[in-house]
Amino acid sequence: MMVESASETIRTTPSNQNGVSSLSSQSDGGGGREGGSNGDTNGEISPVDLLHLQQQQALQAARQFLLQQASGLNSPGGNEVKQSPVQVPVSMAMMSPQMITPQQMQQILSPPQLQALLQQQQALMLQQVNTHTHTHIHTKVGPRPRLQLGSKQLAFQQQLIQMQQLQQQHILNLQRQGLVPMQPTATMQSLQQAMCPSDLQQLWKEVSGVQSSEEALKQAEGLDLSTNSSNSTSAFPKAASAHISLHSLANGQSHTPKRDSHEEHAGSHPLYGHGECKWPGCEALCEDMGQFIKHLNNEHALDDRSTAQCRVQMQVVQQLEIQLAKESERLQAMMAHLHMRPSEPKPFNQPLNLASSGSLLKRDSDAYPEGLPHPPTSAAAPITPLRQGPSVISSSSLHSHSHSHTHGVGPIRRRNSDKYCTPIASELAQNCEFYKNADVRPPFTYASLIRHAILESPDRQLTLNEIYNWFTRKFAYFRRNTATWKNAVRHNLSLHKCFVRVENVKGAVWTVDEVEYQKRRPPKMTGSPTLVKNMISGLGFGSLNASYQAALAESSLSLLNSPSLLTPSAASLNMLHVGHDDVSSTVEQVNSNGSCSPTLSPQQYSHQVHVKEEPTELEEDSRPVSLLAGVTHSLPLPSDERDLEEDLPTEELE
DNA sequence: ACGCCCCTAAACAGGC
DNA sequence: GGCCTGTTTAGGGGCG
Repeated sequence: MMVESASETIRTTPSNQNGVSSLSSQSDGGGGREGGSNGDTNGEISPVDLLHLQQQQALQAARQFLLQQASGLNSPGGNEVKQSPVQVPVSMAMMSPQMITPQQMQQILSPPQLQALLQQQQALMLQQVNTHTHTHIHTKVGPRPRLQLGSKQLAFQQQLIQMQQLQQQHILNLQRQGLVPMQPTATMQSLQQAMCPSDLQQLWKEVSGVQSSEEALKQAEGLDLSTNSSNSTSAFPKAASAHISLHSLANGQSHTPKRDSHEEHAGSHPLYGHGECKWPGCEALCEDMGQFIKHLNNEHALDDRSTAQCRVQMQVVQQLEIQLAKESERLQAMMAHLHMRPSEPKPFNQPLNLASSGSLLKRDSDAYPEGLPHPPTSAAAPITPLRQGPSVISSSSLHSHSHSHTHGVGPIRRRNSDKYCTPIASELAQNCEFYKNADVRPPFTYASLIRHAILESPDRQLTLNEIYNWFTRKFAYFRRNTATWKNAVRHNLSLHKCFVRVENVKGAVWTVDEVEYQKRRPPKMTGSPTLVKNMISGLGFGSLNASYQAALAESSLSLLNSPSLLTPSAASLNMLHVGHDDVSSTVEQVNSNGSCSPTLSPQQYSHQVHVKEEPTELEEDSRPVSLLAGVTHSLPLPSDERDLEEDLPTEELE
């Protein structure tokens, strides 16, 4: 890609207003250049990268922190549990006030560790600005001999701060784009996201590994969450999802109990599995239950250490619950924002897909046959890139990444639209808001978008400028790189026979010759594999999504992985639509429904100039209605569309 | 390998 | 001359 891009870039010398934009917009121009992507979209690093970075850094920080503490525990001499409190200074400093108080820390040995970890990060987010903090921290909390780590910590803190700043920027960008409707909490959460249960697990493990003293080991490793029972699985599933079901959380129940009971039922001890002791930090091998019990009584008797470890575990659970609650809240907000029903978490299931995009694809396509309007929510699940075709919003900002694709990167994906033309209507209807706010490249070809714009207009005719306005109005994505996409629009208008230029009083207007449009290619849209593929690739998000998904999943959705979440219901709904992709029909519908275009009466307008297309349209209108109707109605955005034309001039355009 | 699509970039021309 | 609108050409990638 790089090579190509290079050449491309060279040749492209946008005289446009925004050289950058041009680059960014497409793969080719900007192609390889990150610059391009940054330029507009989000500027800087791709969300995915950011997330990864974040996570990694957070993890690192956490590790260091734990290690530090661990070492502290050990060094002091075996059992000095009390020390822990002291050791948390750094974290403390960074922690928000409400967090753990020094006294608490003293009481509880390990909990502080965990909290410190989590909070440290949170605090960082909030206080990134204060580079000084750490200094305070040291002095403030200080009794502990963390001098040894001093420099290291500082370094890592700075790193964290940097990373957080980046993250915040990113978040801001997302918010701007409407991707992250979430409020302020987002930031905080993001940090938390960085630390998913699995991470914690790892942390513990690592720490334990490092620690020389047995105690340390036990302590660290623990968190039953870390149970390695299923290492292969990705992080989330295991730790969090496995034991903590969202449901339980929702209900306020603590997951732990459940799990225990479950295991017991199995006939084994909750702390015993796979031949080893699952006590946090302890991996002692026990041939059988008897031996285990013995071990349990000997090694994990009621003493300070065990008590402390137990507290740590409690903290872990608490943290997870808190995080879960936050994530749930966020999910609700996201769904609400995307017009989904709050109660249905399903869409997100996909997140899991990260791993297997292929499966996703299938799923999506099946679930939502092409143009079906399905919730942009899916977007929520950036995960579902594939299906995305149209409906998914997914990676809004991501598109920036799209550059990775070849030239066309993200552009609207070609065929989808055509083949699925209809999909456009429904898709747009459904995700209107999404596209308006998210900087996501719509998965449709310029031709299909233009056509849609024209058909959507009251008179089914638009001037070039009106078309431009429609684009900018409807898609945040087209608020940049104006030179590029406008050129493309003009190019399409001229090139395709389906677009007819009509001289009007106003000047020239463009209309659609539906017959010609239909001629272009046989509409067979059902979601054939290839189509799906195209969509994906075409979206340009393909890659993006994948990564983005992954990132997202890792960061925030980790908890959602729980199987329970995966519900096919959404899919089923969409299924209904399958088959109807009818291209034009959708459009019509949309219009009639007013979901997108308030134009209630398409007929009203008189085709003054030309009257070619009518026939097809009628058909279209009539049939799909049933299916779409339901969907469309649900969509909330009827009004905006309306105003668009006149309301929005070119303001948005540069 | 070919042809078709789609996309982007650009050069040009005409009109205001 | 600058901008907008249209037209056309060129080249690249994806896909069947």
